Amino acid sequence: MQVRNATFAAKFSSAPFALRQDRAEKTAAGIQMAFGPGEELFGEGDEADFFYQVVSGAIRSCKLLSDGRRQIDAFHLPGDLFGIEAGDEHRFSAEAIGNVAVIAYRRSRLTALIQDDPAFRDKIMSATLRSLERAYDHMLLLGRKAAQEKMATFLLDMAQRLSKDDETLELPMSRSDIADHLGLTIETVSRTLSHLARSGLIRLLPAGRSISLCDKMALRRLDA
Amino acid sequence: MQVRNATFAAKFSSAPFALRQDRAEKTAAGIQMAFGPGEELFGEGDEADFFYQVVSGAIRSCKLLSDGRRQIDAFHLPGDLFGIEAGDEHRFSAEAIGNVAVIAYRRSRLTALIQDDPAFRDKIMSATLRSLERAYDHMLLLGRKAAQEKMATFLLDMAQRLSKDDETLELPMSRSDIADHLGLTIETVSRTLSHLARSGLIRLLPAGRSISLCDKMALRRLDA
DNA sequence: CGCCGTTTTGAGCCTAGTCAATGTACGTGG
DNA sequence: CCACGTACATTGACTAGGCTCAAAACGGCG
Repeated sequence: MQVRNATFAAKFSSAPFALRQDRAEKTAAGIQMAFGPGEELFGEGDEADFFYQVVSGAIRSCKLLSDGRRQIDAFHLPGDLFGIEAGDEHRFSAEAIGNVAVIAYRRSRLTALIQDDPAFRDKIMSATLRSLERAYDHMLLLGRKAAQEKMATFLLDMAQRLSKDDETLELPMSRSDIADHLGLTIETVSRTLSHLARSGLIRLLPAGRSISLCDKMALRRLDA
Repeated sequence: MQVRNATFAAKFSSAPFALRQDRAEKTAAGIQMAFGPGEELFGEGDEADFFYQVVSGAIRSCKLLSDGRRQIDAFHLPGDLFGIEAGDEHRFSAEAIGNVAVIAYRRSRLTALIQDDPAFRDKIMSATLRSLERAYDHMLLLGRKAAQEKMATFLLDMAQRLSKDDETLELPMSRSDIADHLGLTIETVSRTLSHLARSGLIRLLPAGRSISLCDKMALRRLDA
Protein backbone atom coordinates (compact mmCIF):
# COMPACT_ATOMS: atom_id res chain seq x y z
CA MET A 1 0.00 0.00 0.00
CA GLN A 2 1.44 3.27 -1.00
CA VAL A 3 1.18 6.23 1.29
CA ARG A 4 3.62 8.58 -0.25
CA ASN A 5 1.78 10.83 -2.61
CA ALA A 6 -0.75 12.03 -0.11
CA THR A 7 -0.66 15.78 -0.26
CA PHE A 8 -1.87 16.37 3.21
CA ALA A 9 -4.54 18.83 2.42
CA ALA A 10 -4.30 20.29 5.88
CA LYS A 11 -1.44 22.35 4.55
CA PHE A 12 -3.85 24.95 3.31
CA SER A 13 -6.90 24.36 5.42
CA SER A 14 -6.16 27.25 7.78
CA ALA A 15 -9.34 28.72 9.20
CA PRO A 16 -12.72 27.01 9.08
CA PHE A 17 -14.29 27.98 5.82
CA ALA A 18 -15.40 31.57 5.65
CA LEU A 19 -16.10 33.77 2.69
CA ARG A 20 -13.16 36.06 2.49
CA GLN A 21 -14.16 39.26 0.80
CA ASP A 22 -10.77 39.69 -0.83
CA ARG A 23 -11.46 36.77 -3.10
CA ALA A 24 -15.21 36.97 -3.30
CA GLU A 25 -17.41 38.88 -5.67
CA LYS A 26 -21.17 38.65 -5.63
CA THR A 27 -23.14 37.60 -8.69
CA ALA A 28 -26.85 37.18 -9.23
CA ALA A 29 -27.43 33.88 -7.47
CA GLY A 30 -24.06 33.05 -5.94
CA ILE A 31 -20.69 34.42 -4.96
CA GLN A 32 -17.77 34.26 -7.33
CA MET A 33 -14.53 33.16 -5.68
CA ALA A 34 -10.95 32.45 -6.69
CA PHE A 35 -8.46 29.92 -5.32
CA GLY A 36 -4.78 29.26 -5.95
CA PRO A 37 -2.89 25.98 -6.47
CA GLY A 38 -3.51 23.48 -3.69
CA GLU A 39 -5.93 25.65 -1.75
CA GLU A 40 -8.76 23.83 -0.05
CA LEU A 41 -12.33 24.92 -0.81
CA PHE A 42 -13.63 22.70 1.95
CA GLY A 43 -12.48 19.65 3.90
CA GLU A 44 -14.00 16.34 4.90
CA GLY A 45 -16.24 17.03 7.87
CA ASP A 46 -16.62 20.75 7.24
CA GLU A 47 -20.08 22.26 7.44
CA ALA A 48 -21.70 21.96 4.04
CA ASP A 49 -22.89 25.56 3.91
CA PHE A 50 -22.09 26.03 0.25
CA PHE A 51 -22.03 24.13 -2.96
CA TYR A 52 -20.13 25.18 -6.05
CA GLN A 53 -19.98 25.50 -9.78
CA VAL A 54 -16.63 25.61 -11.57
CA VAL A 55 -16.08 28.67 -13.74
CA SER A 56 -12.49 28.06 -14.79
CA GLY A 57 -9.65 25.75 -13.77
CA ALA A 58 -9.95 22.31 -12.22
CA ILE A 59 -10.90 21.01 -8.78
CA ARG A 60 -10.16 17.62 -7.26
CA SER A 61 -12.44 16.11 -4.65
CA CYS A 62 -10.80 13.49 -2.50
CA LYS A 63 -10.97 11.25 0.51
CA LEU A 64 -8.12 10.20 2.78
CA LEU A 65 -7.46 7.11 4.85
CA SER A 66 -5.99 7.55 8.31
CA ASP A 67 -2.48 6.72 7.09
CA GLY A 68 -2.59 9.24 4.25
CA ARG A 69 -3.57 7.06 1.31
CA ARG A 70 -5.68 9.21 -0.94
CA GLN A 71 -8.43 8.59 -3.47
CA ILE A 72 -9.48 11.33 -5.86
CA ASP A 73 -13.13 10.61 -6.51
CA ALA A 74 -13.56 13.16 -9.27
CA PHE A 75 -12.06 16.05 -11.15
CA HIS A 76 -14.43 18.96 -11.63
CA LEU A 77 -14.04 21.06 -14.76
CA PRO A 78 -15.73 24.28 -15.95
CA GLY A 79 -19.50 23.95 -15.79
CA ASP A 80 -19.53 21.11 -13.26
CA LEU A 81 -21.52 21.39 -10.04
CA PHE A 82 -20.13 19.78 -6.88
CA GLY A 83 -20.29 19.84 -3.10
CA ILE A 84 -24.01 19.18 -2.71
CA GLU A 85 -24.60 16.96 0.30
CA ALA A 86 -27.50 15.07 1.82
CA GLY A 87 -26.25 15.69 5.35
CA ASP A 88 -24.81 18.72 7.11
CA GLU A 89 -21.17 17.90 6.53
CA HIS A 90 -19.03 17.53 3.45
CA ARG A 91 -18.10 13.88 2.99
CA PHE A 92 -14.99 14.65 0.96
CA SER A 93 -12.61 17.55 0.58
CA ALA A 94 -12.22 19.77 -2.47
CA GLU A 95 -8.96 21.41 -3.51
CA ALA A 96 -7.99 23.69 -6.33
CA ILE A 97 -5.58 22.37 -8.95
CA GLY A 98 -3.85 25.44 -10.27
CA ASN A 99 -5.82 28.68 -10.30
CA VAL A 100 -9.57 28.29 -10.29
CA ALA A 101 -12.66 30.43 -10.23
CA VAL A 102 -15.91 29.09 -8.82
CA ILE A 103 -19.36 30.34 -7.95
CA ALA A 104 -20.44 29.43 -4.42
CA TYR A 105 -24.13 28.99 -3.70
CA ARG A 106 -25.58 29.04 -0.21
CA ARG A 107 -26.96 25.68 0.66
CA SER A 108 -29.80 27.25 2.58
CA ARG A 109 -31.09 28.57 -0.69
CA LEU A 110 -30.99 25.15 -2.31
CA THR A 111 -34.35 24.01 -1.00
CA ALA A 112 -36.03 27.26 -1.97
CA LEU A 113 -34.50 27.29 -5.42
CA ILE A 114 -35.49 23.67 -5.99
CA GLN A 115 -39.01 24.49 -4.97
CA ASP A 116 -39.45 27.62 -7.02
CA ASP A 117 -37.24 27.28 -10.04
CA PRO A 118 -37.97 24.16 -12.13
CA ALA A 119 -35.05 24.81 -14.47
CA PHE A 120 -32.64 25.06 -11.57
CA ARG A 121 -34.12 21.97 -9.98
CA ASP A 122 -33.56 19.95 -13.14
CA LYS A 123 -30.04 21.28 -13.38
CA ILE A 124 -29.25 20.12 -9.84
CA MET A 125 -30.96 16.79 -10.27
CA SER A 126 -29.31 15.93 -13.55
CA ALA A 127 -25.90 17.14 -12.34
CA THR A 128 -26.22 14.82 -9.37
CA LEU A 129 -27.31 11.91 -11.52
CA ARG A 130 -24.49 12.68 -13.90
CA SER A 131 -22.02 12.49 -11.00
CA LEU A 132 -23.49 9.15 -10.00
CA GLU A 133 -23.10 7.83 -13.54
CA ARG A 134 -19.48 8.94 -13.60
CA ALA A 135 -18.95 7.32 -10.22
CA TYR A 136 -20.36 3.99 -11.42
CA ASP A 137 -18.18 4.12 -14.52
CA HIS A 138 -15.18 4.89 -12.38
CA MET A 139 -15.85 2.00 -10.02
CA LEU A 140 -15.66 -0.34 -13.01
CA LEU A 141 -12.30 1.20 -13.85
CA LEU A 142 -10.96 0.96 -10.30
CA GLY A 143 -12.19 -2.53 -9.62
CA ARG A 144 -11.65 -4.29 -12.89
CA LYS A 145 -9.34 -2.54 -15.33
CA ALA A 146 -5.58 -3.05 -15.76
CA ALA A 147 -3.16 -0.12 -15.63
CA GLN A 148 -3.07 0.40 -19.40
CA GLU A 149 -6.84 0.26 -19.67
CA LYS A 150 -7.21 2.73 -16.81
CA MET A 151 -4.85 5.12 -18.53
CA ALA A 152 -6.59 4.80 -21.89
CA THR A 153 -9.99 5.43 -20.34
CA PHE A 154 -8.68 8.41 -18.44
CA LEU A 155 -7.01 10.02 -21.43
CA LEU A 156 -10.04 9.61 -23.68
CA ASP A 157 -12.33 10.99 -21.00
CA MET A 158 -10.12 13.98 -20.36
CA ALA A 159 -9.72 14.64 -24.08
CA GLN A 160 -13.47 14.72 -24.43
CA ARG A 161 -14.01 16.96 -21.44
CA LEU A 162 -11.32 19.56 -21.99
CA SER A 163 -10.06 19.32 -25.52
CA LYS A 164 -10.06 22.27 -27.79
CA ASP A 165 -8.98 20.41 -30.90
CA ASP A 166 -9.94 16.95 -29.66
CA GLU A 167 -6.45 15.53 -30.13
CA THR A 168 -4.07 17.50 -27.96
CA LEU A 169 -4.91 18.00 -24.33
CA GLU A 170 -3.25 19.99 -21.60
CA LEU A 171 -3.75 18.09 -18.36
CA PRO A 172 -4.25 20.41 -15.41
CA MET A 173 -3.26 17.81 -12.81
CA SER A 174 0.00 16.20 -11.71
CA ARG A 175 1.00 12.55 -12.13
CA SER A 176 0.32 12.15 -8.44
CA ASP A 177 -3.27 13.34 -8.89
CA ILE A 178 -3.75 10.97 -11.82
CA ALA A 179 -2.34 8.10 -9.77
CA ASP A 180 -4.68 8.79 -6.86
CA HIS A 181 -7.60 9.02 -9.25
CA LEU A 182 -6.87 5.75 -11.06
CA GLY A 183 -5.83 3.70 -8.05
CA LEU A 184 -2.21 3.42 -9.20
CA THR A 185 1.14 4.76 -8.06
CA ILE A 186 2.84 7.72 -9.62
CA GLU A 187 5.55 5.40 -10.99
CA THR A 188 3.04 3.17 -12.73
CA VAL A 189 1.30 6.20 -14.25
CA SER A 190 4.61 7.46 -15.60
CA ARG A 191 5.69 4.06 -16.90
CA THR A 192 2.33 3.43 -18.54
CA LEU A 193 2.41 6.80 -20.29
CA SER A 194 5.96 6.15 -21.48
CA HIS A 195 4.90 2.78 -22.75
CA LEU A 196 1.91 4.19 -24.62
CA ALA A 197 4.20 6.80 -26.12
CA ARG A 198 6.79 4.21 -27.21
CA SER A 199 3.94 2.23 -28.81
CA GLY A 200 2.93 5.32 -30.74
CA LEU A 201 -0.57 5.66 -29.29
CA ILE A 202 0.19 9.01 -27.70
CA ARG A 203 2.86 11.66 -27.82
CA LEU A 204 4.18 13.23 -24.60
CA LEU A 205 4.77 16.82 -25.57
CA PRO A 206 7.85 18.37 -24.01
CA ALA A 207 5.84 21.37 -22.86
CA GLY A 208 4.78 20.41 -19.35
CA ARG A 209 1.68 18.24 -19.13
CA SER A 210 0.48 18.27 -22.70
CA ILE A 211 -0.33 15.00 -24.40
CA SER A 212 -1.36 14.35 -27.94
CA LEU A 213 -3.57 11.35 -28.65
CA CYS A 214 -2.29 10.22 -32.05
CA ASP A 215 -4.11 6.93 -32.20
CA LYS A 216 -7.50 7.25 -30.58
CA MET A 217 -8.75 4.08 -32.22
CA ALA A 218 -6.08 2.02 -30.49
CA LEU A 219 -6.80 3.79 -27.20
CA ARG A 220 -10.49 2.94 -27.53
CA ARG A 221 -9.57 -0.68 -28.10
CA LEU A 222 -7.59 -0.62 -24.84
CA ASP A 223 -10.55 1.01 -23.12
CA ALA A 224 -12.33 -2.38 -23.32
CA MET B 1 -7.30 -9.84 -15.22
CA GLN B 2 -9.92 -12.33 -14.27
CA VAL B 3 -12.86 -12.98 -16.49
CA ARG B 4 -14.23 -16.10 -14.96
CA ASN B 5 -16.94 -15.14 -12.56
CA ALA B 6 -18.99 -13.10 -14.95
CA THR B 7 -22.51 -14.39 -14.76
CA PHE B 8 -23.59 -13.36 -18.18
CA ALA B 9 -26.81 -11.70 -17.27
CA ALA B 10 -28.14 -12.29 -20.74
CA LYS B 11 -29.17 -15.67 -19.48
CA PHE B 12 -32.37 -14.23 -18.14
CA SER B 13 -32.82 -11.12 -20.19
CA SER B 14 -35.31 -12.71 -22.56
CA ALA B 15 -37.77 -10.13 -23.82
CA PRO B 16 -37.30 -6.37 -23.62
CA PHE B 17 -38.62 -5.30 -20.29
CA ALA B 18 -42.37 -5.46 -19.99
CA LEU B 19 -44.58 -5.61 -16.96
CA ARG B 20 -45.75 -9.17 -16.80
CA GLN B 21 -49.05 -9.30 -15.01
CA ASP B 22 -48.27 -12.67 -13.49
CA ARG B 23 -45.72 -11.09 -11.24
CA ALA B 24 -47.11 -7.60 -10.93
CA GLU B 25 -49.60 -6.19 -8.49
CA LYS B 26 -50.61 -2.56 -8.42
CA THR B 27 -50.21 -0.40 -5.35
CA ALA B 28 -51.00 3.25 -4.75
CA ALA B 29 -48.09 4.91 -6.52
CA GLY B 30 -46.27 2.01 -8.14
CA ILE B 31 -46.47 -1.59 -9.18
CA GLN B 32 -45.32 -4.36 -6.88
CA MET B 33 -43.27 -7.03 -8.63
CA ALA B 34 -41.40 -10.20 -7.71
CA PHE B 35 -38.25 -11.72 -9.20
CA GLY B 36 -36.41 -14.98 -8.66
CA PRO B 37 -32.68 -15.71 -8.22
CA GLY B 38 -30.57 -14.28 -11.05
CA GLU B 39 -33.47 -12.65 -12.90
CA GLU B 40 -32.72 -9.36 -14.55
CA LEU B 41 -34.88 -6.35 -13.69
CA PHE B 42 -33.26 -4.33 -16.44
CA GLY B 43 -30.05 -4.41 -18.47
CA GLU B 44 -27.45 -1.87 -19.50
CA GLY B 45 -28.89 0.05 -22.40
CA ASP B 46 -32.53 -0.80 -21.71
CA GLU B 47 -35.09 1.97 -21.79
CA ALA B 48 -35.24 3.57 -18.34
CA ASP B 49 -39.03 3.51 -18.15
CA PHE B 50 -39.13 2.57 -14.50
CA PHE B 51 -37.23 3.06 -11.31
CA TYR B 52 -37.53 0.87 -8.25
CA GLN B 53 -37.68 0.55 -4.52
CA VAL B 54 -36.66 -2.68 -2.82
CA VAL B 55 -39.32 -4.23 -0.60
CA SER B 56 -37.55 -7.44 0.35
CA GLY B 57 -34.48 -9.35 -0.77
CA ALA B 58 -31.36 -7.92 -2.38
CA ILE B 59 -30.52 -6.55 -5.82
CA ARG B 60 -27.12 -6.13 -7.42
CA SER B 61 -26.49 -3.45 -10.00
CA CYS B 62 -23.53 -4.09 -12.23
CA LYS B 63 -21.54 -3.17 -15.26
CA LEU B 64 -19.68 -5.47 -17.61
CA LEU B 65 -16.59 -5.05 -19.77
CA SER B 66 -16.61 -6.53 -23.25
CA ASP B 67 -14.66 -9.59 -22.12
CA GLY B 68 -16.99 -10.36 -19.24
CA ARG B 69 -15.20 -8.77 -16.33
CA ARG B 70 -17.87 -7.52 -13.98
CA GLN B 71 -18.10 -4.76 -11.40
CA ILE B 72 -20.98 -4.71 -8.95
CA ASP B 73 -21.47 -1.02 -8.20
CA ALA B 74 -23.94 -1.50 -5.40
CA PHE B 75 -26.16 -3.89 -3.50
CA HIS B 76 -29.67 -2.59 -2.92
CA LEU B 77 -31.45 -3.70 0.23
CA PRO B 78 -34.99 -3.16 1.49
CA GLY B 79 -35.94 0.50 1.43
CA ASP B 80 -33.32 1.50 -1.14
CA LEU B 81 -34.29 3.32 -4.31
CA PHE B 82 -32.40 2.60 -7.51
CA GLY B 83 -32.58 2.80 -11.28
CA ILE B 84 -33.19 6.54 -11.60
CA GLU B 85 -31.37 7.87 -14.63
CA ALA B 86 -30.56 11.24 -16.13
CA GLY B 87 -30.83 9.92 -19.68
CA ASP B 88 -33.28 7.61 -21.41
CA GLU B 89 -31.29 4.42 -20.92
CA HIS B 90 -30.18 2.47 -17.91
CA ARG B 91 -26.42 2.77 -17.52
CA PHE B 92 -26.08 -0.45 -15.56
CA SER B 93 -28.03 -3.66 -15.19
CA ALA B 94 -29.93 -4.81 -12.11
CA GLU B 95 -30.39 -8.44 -11.12
CA ALA B 96 -32.19 -10.14 -8.29
CA ILE B 97 -30.08 -12.02 -5.75
CA GLY B 98 -32.39 -14.67 -4.38
CA ASN B 99 -36.09 -13.88 -4.28
CA VAL B 100 -36.94 -10.20 -4.22
CA ALA B 101 -39.96 -7.97 -4.16
CA VAL B 102 -39.79 -4.44 -5.51
CA ILE B 103 -42.11 -1.58 -6.29
CA ALA B 104 -41.68 -0.20 -9.80
CA TYR B 105 -42.49 3.44 -10.45
CA ARG B 106 -43.10 4.86 -13.89
CA ARG B 107 -40.38 7.27 -14.79
CA SER B 108 -42.83 9.48 -16.61
CA ARG B 109 -44.43 10.21 -13.27
CA LEU B 110 -41.12 11.21 -11.72
CA THR B 111 -41.18 14.79 -12.97
CA ALA B 112 -44.77 15.30 -11.91
CA LEU B 113 -44.19 13.80 -8.48
CA ILE B 114 -41.09 15.90 -7.96
CA GLN B 115 -43.05 18.99 -8.89
CA ASP B 116 -46.09 18.34 -6.75
CA ASP B 117 -44.96 16.31 -3.78
CA PRO B 118 -42.19 17.96 -1.74
CA ALA B 119 -41.79 14.95 0.53
CA PHE B 120 -41.33 12.64 -2.43
CA ARG B 121 -38.93 15.08 -4.03
CA ASP B 122 -36.76 15.14 -0.92
CA LYS B 123 -36.86 11.37 -0.77
CA ILE B 124 -35.62 11.07 -4.34
CA MET B 125 -33.01 13.76 -3.92
CA SER B 126 -31.56 12.42 -0.71
CA ALA B 127 -31.65 8.82 -1.97
CA THR B 128 -29.63 9.93 -4.98
CA LEU B 129 -27.18 11.88 -2.85
CA ARG B 130 -26.92 8.90 -0.52
CA SER B 131 -26.02 6.69 -3.49
CA LEU B 132 -23.37 9.18 -4.49
CA GLU B 133 -21.90 9.18 -0.98
CA ARG B 134 -21.77 5.40 -1.00
CA ALA B 135 -20.15 5.49 -4.42
CA TYR B 136 -17.44 7.88 -3.23
CA ASP B 137 -16.76 5.72 -0.19
CA HIS B 138 -16.59 2.67 -2.39
CA MET B 139 -14.13 4.29 -4.78
CA LEU B 140 -11.78 4.82 -1.84
CA LEU B 141 -12.12 1.13 -1.07
CA LEU B 142 -11.55 0.00 -4.65
CA GLY B 143 -8.67 2.33 -5.35
CA ARG B 144 -6.74 2.32 -2.12
CA LYS B 145 -7.59 -0.49 0.29
CA ALA B 146 -5.87 -3.88 0.60
CA ALA B 147 -7.86 -7.12 0.46
CA GLN B 148 -8.21 -7.45 4.25
CA GLU B 149 -9.30 -3.85 4.60
CA LYS B 150 -11.83 -4.24 1.81
CA MET B 151 -13.28 -7.29 3.50
CA ALA B 152 -13.47 -5.60 6.90
CA THR B 153 -15.20 -2.55 5.45
CA PHE B 154 -17.64 -4.73 3.56
CA LEU B 155 -18.54 -6.88 6.55
CA LEU B 156 -19.08 -3.92 8.86
CA ASP B 157 -21.20 -2.15 6.26
CA MET B 158 -23.33 -5.21 5.62
CA ALA B 159 -23.74 -5.86 9.34
CA GLN B 160 -25.01 -2.33 9.79
CA ARG B 161 -27.38 -2.51 6.86
CA LEU B 162 -28.97 -5.91 7.39
CA SER B 163 -28.23 -7.08 10.88
CA LYS B 164 -30.97 -8.05 13.22
CA ASP B 165 -28.77 -8.51 16.26
CA ASP B 166 -25.84 -6.47 14.94
CA GLU B 167 -23.38 -9.34 15.32
CA THR B 168 -24.52 -12.19 13.14
CA LEU B 169 -25.34 -11.50 9.55
CA GLU B 170 -26.77 -13.68 6.79
CA LEU B 171 -25.20 -12.53 3.54
CA PRO B 172 -27.63 -12.74 0.65
CA MET B 173 -24.92 -12.79 -2.03
CA SER B 174 -22.38 -15.34 -3.23
CA ARG B 175 -18.59 -15.11 -2.92
CA SER B 176 -18.51 -14.27 -6.58
CA ASP B 177 -20.79 -11.27 -6.02
CA ILE B 178 -18.64 -10.12 -3.13
CA ALA B 179 -15.50 -10.46 -5.27
CA ASP B 180 -16.99 -8.43 -8.10
CA HIS B 181 -18.10 -5.78 -5.63
CA LEU B 182 -14.72 -5.45 -3.90
CA GLY B 183 -12.53 -5.72 -6.99
CA LEU B 184 -11.05 -9.06 -5.91
CA THR B 185 -11.25 -12.66 -7.11
CA ILE B 186 -13.47 -15.25 -5.53
CA GLU B 187 -10.37 -17.09 -4.28
CA THR B 188 -9.03 -14.01 -2.51
CA VAL B 189 -12.42 -13.39 -0.90
CA SER B 190 -12.49 -16.95 0.37
CA ARG B 191 -8.90 -16.87 1.60
CA THR B 192 -9.37 -13.52 3.31
CA LEU B 193 -12.49 -14.71 5.10
CA SER B 194 -10.71 -17.89 6.20
CA HIS B 195 -7.82 -15.83 7.45
CA LEU B 196 -10.08 -13.47 9.41
CA ALA B 197 -11.77 -16.52 10.89
CA ARG B 198 -8.46 -18.13 11.88
CA SER B 199 -7.45 -14.85 13.52
CA GLY B 200 -10.67 -14.93 15.52
CA LEU B 201 -12.16 -11.70 14.16
CA ILE B 202 -15.13 -13.47 12.61
CA ARG B 203 -16.76 -16.86 12.71
CA LEU B 204 -17.89 -18.55 9.51
CA LEU B 205 -21.08 -20.28 10.52
CA PRO B 206 -21.61 -23.67 8.90
CA ALA B 207 -25.12 -22.66 7.91
CA GLY B 208 -24.61 -21.35 4.39
CA ARG B 209 -23.58 -17.71 4.17
CA SER B 210 -23.90 -16.65 7.77
CA ILE B 211 -21.03 -14.86 9.44
CA SER B 212 -20.64 -13.74 13.01
CA LEU B 213 -18.52 -10.68 13.70
CA CYS B 214 -16.95 -11.58 17.05
CA ASP B 215 -14.40 -8.79 17.18
CA LYS B 216 -15.85 -5.67 15.65
CA MET B 217 -13.21 -3.49 17.26
CA ALA B 218 -10.45 -5.33 15.42
CA LEU B 219 -12.45 -5.16 12.20
CA ARG B 220 -12.82 -1.40 12.62
CA ARG B 221 -9.09 -1.10 13.08
CA LEU B 222 -8.60 -2.93 9.77
CA ASP B 223 -11.16 -0.65 8.16
CA ALA B 224 -8.52 2.14 8.38
C1' DC C 1 23.54 29.03 -12.86
C1' DG C 2 21.79 26.31 -9.24
C1' DC C 3 17.90 24.95 -6.58
C1' DC C 4 13.66 22.39 -5.94
C1' DG C 5 9.65 19.93 -7.14
C1' DT C 6 8.08 16.79 -10.60
C1' DT C 7 8.77 13.09 -13.62
C1' DT C 8 11.15 9.25 -15.47
C1' DT C 9 13.68 5.00 -15.23
C1' DG C 10 15.65 0.82 -13.01
C1' DA C 11 15.91 -3.38 -9.95
C1' DG C 12 13.74 -6.36 -6.89
C1' DC C 13 9.77 -7.80 -4.16
C1' DC C 14 5.11 -8.86 -2.70
C1' DT C 15 0.16 -9.07 -2.91
C1' DA C 16 -3.36 -10.71 -5.27
C1' DG C 17 -4.33 -13.31 -9.54
C1' DT C 18 -4.23 -17.78 -12.17
C1' DC C 19 -4.66 -22.53 -12.64
C1' DA C 20 -5.96 -26.72 -10.58
C1' DA C 21 -7.71 -29.91 -7.31
C1' DT C 22 -10.52 -31.00 -3.47
C1' DG C 23 -14.37 -30.29 -0.38
C1' DT C 24 -19.22 -29.29 0.78
C1' DA C 25 -24.21 -28.58 0.26
C1' DC C 26 -28.22 -29.55 -2.05
C1' DG C 27 -31.58 -31.46 -5.24
C1' DT C 28 -32.92 -35.30 -8.34
C1' DG C 29 -33.87 -39.78 -9.61
C1' DG C 30 -32.88 -44.71 -9.37
C1' DC D 1 -32.13 -44.11 1.17
C1' DC D 2 -28.22 -43.26 -1.20
C1' DA D 3 -25.65 -42.51 -5.63
C1' DC D 4 -24.98 -38.92 -8.65
C1' DG D 5 -24.70 -34.27 -10.66
C1' DT D 6 -24.25 -29.50 -10.18
C1' DA D 7 -23.09 -25.26 -8.16
C1' DC D 8 -20.56 -23.01 -4.82
C1' DA D 9 -16.63 -22.66 -1.65
C1' DT D 10 -12.09 -23.70 0.06
C1' DT D 11 -7.24 -24.65 -0.28
C1' DG D 12 -2.67 -25.16 -2.53
C1' DA D 13 1.19 -24.09 -5.71
C1' DC D 14 2.88 -20.99 -8.79
C1' DT D 15 2.93 -16.52 -11.53
C1' DA D 16 2.78 -11.78 -12.70
C1' DG D 17 1.37 -6.99 -12.54
C1' DG D 18 1.98 -3.32 -10.08
C1' DC D 19 4.29 -1.55 -5.73
C1' DT D 20 8.52 -0.18 -3.14
C1' DC D 21 12.84 1.68 -2.81
C1' DA D 22 16.38 4.25 -5.06
C1' DA D 23 18.59 7.17 -8.28
C1' DA D 24 18.86 9.98 -12.23
C1' DA D 25 16.81 13.40 -15.52
C1' DC D 26 14.05 17.22 -16.47
C1' DG D 27 12.01 21.86 -16.21
C1' DG D 28 10.70 26.14 -14.20
C1' DC D 29 12.19 30.00 -11.61
C1' DG D 30 14.69 33.01 -8.59
